[in-house]
Amino acid sequence: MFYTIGEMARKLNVAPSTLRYYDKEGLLPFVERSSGGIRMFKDEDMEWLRMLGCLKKAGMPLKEIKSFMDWSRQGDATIGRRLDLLEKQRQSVLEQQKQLEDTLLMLDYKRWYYQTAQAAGTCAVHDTMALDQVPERFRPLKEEWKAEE
Amino acid sequence: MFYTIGEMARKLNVAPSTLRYYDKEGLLPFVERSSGGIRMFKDEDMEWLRMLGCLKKAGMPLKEIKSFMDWSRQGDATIGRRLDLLEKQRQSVLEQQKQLEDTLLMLDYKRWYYQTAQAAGTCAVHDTMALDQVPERFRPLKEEWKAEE
DNA sequence: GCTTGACTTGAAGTTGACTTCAAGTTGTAT
DNA sequence: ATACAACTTGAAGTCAACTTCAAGTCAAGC
Repeated sequence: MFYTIGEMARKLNVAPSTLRYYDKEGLLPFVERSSGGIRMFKDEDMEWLRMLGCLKKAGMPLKEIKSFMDWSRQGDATIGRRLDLLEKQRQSVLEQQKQLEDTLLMLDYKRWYYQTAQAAGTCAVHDTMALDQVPERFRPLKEEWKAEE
Repeated sequence: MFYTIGEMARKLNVAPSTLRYYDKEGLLPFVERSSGGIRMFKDEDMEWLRMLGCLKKAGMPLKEIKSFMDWSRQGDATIGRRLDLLEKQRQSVLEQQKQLEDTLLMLDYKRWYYQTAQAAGTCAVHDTMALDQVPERFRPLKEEWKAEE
């Protein structure tokens, strides 16, 4: 079963021009062509594209993804390098998760801040608020901020 | 206590030019100037900058951060809009967390794939491998892929 | 055979987020 | 008073990741 670039793009929820761009950059060495030069995507190409999407969403630059693709074509001798890249990216994902945790706490604090301000009708309530009126989970946050100043 | 742009940049681990760029874009409406025109950052500016950094790392575009800054200057009437933006960003963070979870599972699967390939000396081991040889946690992943094809 | 929509390419344009540069100013230390 | 590092600005340059455009080709239906 074959798909044109338009069909594949619809499946993946990206623009066809994006897939052409990836192809030009050497990220899709696996796509075959019809005798007339039209790209023919196969079902098994999906796994590569899925991985590509995953790595991209995890913030890996296209250049590094290309390295991975290049190494894959070069065969078993490059397995070690591929593993290294995956390991590096795993580390990056763990760091991003930690970062998002921090951001979520900050957002929740700010949401609490504005919810109470909204209830009071003004942000000024926070000027006169004692620390023990701040929900416990947000207190470490404020302490941390003080330490950095 | 005041800080120059260079001192503040060092504290935040960014280039001074970045802070100037943010200022030009209207993201730092709170910075004061000396009589000679030099930016003077205050300790309390840190909280804004910290929030800015957090929102940026959570993928919020500078334009939206600017909206938030604009609304903050406009006073209590905009509390609702600020809450909406925070809520939206919270949602975005939750989605990103889910995305990173998926990516991590994929990375772990691929790492397992290449680790076993490395042990065998070739990727070909996976051609002859039965599904029950794949660690349990990765099986849903392979099933999911089949469904999408 | 012809139309039509989807494909092809290379080149140029866009966007977001900075960075670099040139020319000039500020402020601290001697 | 002068030197000098660090600041100021506007303008231009850079980079990644696309998108758009123009001119042409392919292939499925009538």
